[in-house]
Amino acid sequence: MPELPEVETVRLQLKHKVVGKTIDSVEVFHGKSVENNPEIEDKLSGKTIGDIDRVGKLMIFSFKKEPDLFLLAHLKMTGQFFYVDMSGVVGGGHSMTEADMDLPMKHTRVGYHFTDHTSLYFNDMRLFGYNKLANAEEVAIAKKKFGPEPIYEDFDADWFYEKLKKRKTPVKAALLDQSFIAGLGNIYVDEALWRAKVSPMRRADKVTKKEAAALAAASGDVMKESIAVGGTTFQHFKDTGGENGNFTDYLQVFGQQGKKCSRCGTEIKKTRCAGRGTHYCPKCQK
DNA sequence: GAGAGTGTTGTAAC
DNA sequence: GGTTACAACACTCT
Repeated sequence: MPELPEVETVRLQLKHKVVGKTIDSVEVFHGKSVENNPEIEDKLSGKTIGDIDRVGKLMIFSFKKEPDLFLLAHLKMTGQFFYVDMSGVVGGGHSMTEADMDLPMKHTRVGYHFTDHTSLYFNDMRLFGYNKLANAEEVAIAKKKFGPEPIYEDFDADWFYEKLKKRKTPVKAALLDQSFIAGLGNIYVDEALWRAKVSPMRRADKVTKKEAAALAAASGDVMKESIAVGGTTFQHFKDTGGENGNFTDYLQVFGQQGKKCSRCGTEIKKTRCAGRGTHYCPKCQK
């Protein structure tokens, strides 16, 4: 479910809620979510969360006075973090009723209980995501697998263009490759391509320098704008307080098949490209 | 009820 | 190395 803006939304919220808190106990409801590594309970009990970092869609928790201990959390398709205190789920100034949110629930996989009686729950219906322990070396290796992120000012559009020229796949497939550029998933790729007026099916090596610059800018913009409103909710995204993201209202092509392109009025089409459902305007994206 | 589709990514195979 | 197909899993929609 989540792409970079959703992961970033969760990271920022968690940073405010759990940094500085000490883990009292860890409850593993499903071994697969912690890579069948039961020692996570012993390793994390008594540790205080120092910071939460992120590379691409991977979250990295670090701990105070533990320079060689990290917790890597990947949400994959359906992972969610929910923060709870004794009076119920709290987030974004709203309090969820018990009927809305009763944790732990059916798809709760891991629970982190803090010494101040608050808890953080990891939910993951499809079990693709994980929470796993890592040392400093493993974190460094994991970080190396990600390309630069278009949301940063120093993203190099010229480098981006040169790299695209070496790829013969549809440009959409290249943009989804996290080792090339990190952060774009299926939703934002479609949105960025629409903004840059480039067809998802265009061969990457046929993208012009001007278009590459537009794509780089559009990729960064669409994700930054989404972060600003708390991410996109399609089916499975909720923030740490159980709230939906608001970017859904701004989607121009994703899930908009059958509707008219807001730019030229042509009907938005859905097809399959790079093995994924793909939405585009056949008229203004060339 | 059967079958297809779902926001991710690692792996195996060519 | 680049690319593609598929698997991991559980649920919803047709």
